[in-house]
Amino acid sequence: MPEGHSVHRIAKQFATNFVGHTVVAESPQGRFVDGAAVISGRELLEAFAVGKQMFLRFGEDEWVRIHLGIYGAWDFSGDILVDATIASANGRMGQTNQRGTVVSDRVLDSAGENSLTSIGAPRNSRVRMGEESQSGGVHSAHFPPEPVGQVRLRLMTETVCADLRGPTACELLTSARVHAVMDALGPDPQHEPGVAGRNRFTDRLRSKKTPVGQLLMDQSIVAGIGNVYRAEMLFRAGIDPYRPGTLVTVDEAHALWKDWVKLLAIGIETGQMMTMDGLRGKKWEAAMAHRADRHWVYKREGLPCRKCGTNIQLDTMATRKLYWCPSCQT
DNA sequence: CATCGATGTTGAG
DNA sequence: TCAACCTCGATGG
Repeated sequence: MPEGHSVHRIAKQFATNFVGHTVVAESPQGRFVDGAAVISGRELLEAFAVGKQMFLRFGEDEWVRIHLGIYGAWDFSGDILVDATIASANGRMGQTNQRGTVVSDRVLDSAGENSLTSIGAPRNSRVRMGEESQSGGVHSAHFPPEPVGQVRLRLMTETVCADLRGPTACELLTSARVHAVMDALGPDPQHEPGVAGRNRFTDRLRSKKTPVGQLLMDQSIVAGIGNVYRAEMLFRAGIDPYRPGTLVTVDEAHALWKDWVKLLAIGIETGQMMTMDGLRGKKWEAAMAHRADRHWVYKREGLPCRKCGTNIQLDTMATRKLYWCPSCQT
């Protein structure tokens, strides 16, 4: 479901609401009972994301690694404090919602009208409400709420509850194994800022004959890019997705990295994969409100290219859908 | 209301 | 190469 920006946003929510607090952990579903028992009652010391993975540190050797996969999600409920850096997009920073309001990361990443300020504003259609709140309004009867569905992991402080469902990975790891996982990942600009990440990306990308369209999706080349950002970045760069990595120039690789730095930052701040960031005024508003207006090529197969009018092409590349413009991308 | 497909990865064959 | 994971918004009847 998420690309890197979503996971960074979730990690920030944990940093704001859980780090420094004693956390009660449970596995209502039963598939993470042992892991939950180890961390329950301990203080969360650190929360951060690398690419699409989130790491929660409860001790020197007690970490939880979470990967949401294609349909995993976190639901937050209770007195959620919105991280200032991800609430800044519309100027209502640090707003606290009402106890009992349930907010999903799917909601946090959805259409424009559902940005982070929608927390505590249940009239926004996609704020997911707990069953108890169907009586209407933001005050719900119970905290924490009854777990809904298959909740793999529930983390709670005195005031905030986070439910994890449908993850690809949720496991307890030693420090050594955490570092092994992180070492296998390519650079993430948010985790490894500066030219070190750029150079590591450039070296890895240009060392492989694999089509660059596949390489951008390869988490060992660069961490956090998924199918949407892949397609959009290659269009923005004017690069044919089928071109071998070895034939991408150093300048092109540097430009791709620079673009990823920019798009990731926008994604983290706004919660949306806005890849037409040059827009101003009404066009920006329209793009923020409607996904169809937000991308150059993604999910636009058969439609005229926004730059040249050529029909956007849809192929399958390594099992994933690849959208691109055969005229603009060479 | 049933069905489909998805911003992803792993592991079996 | 492809099924499994096992959720939920979008879509169509």
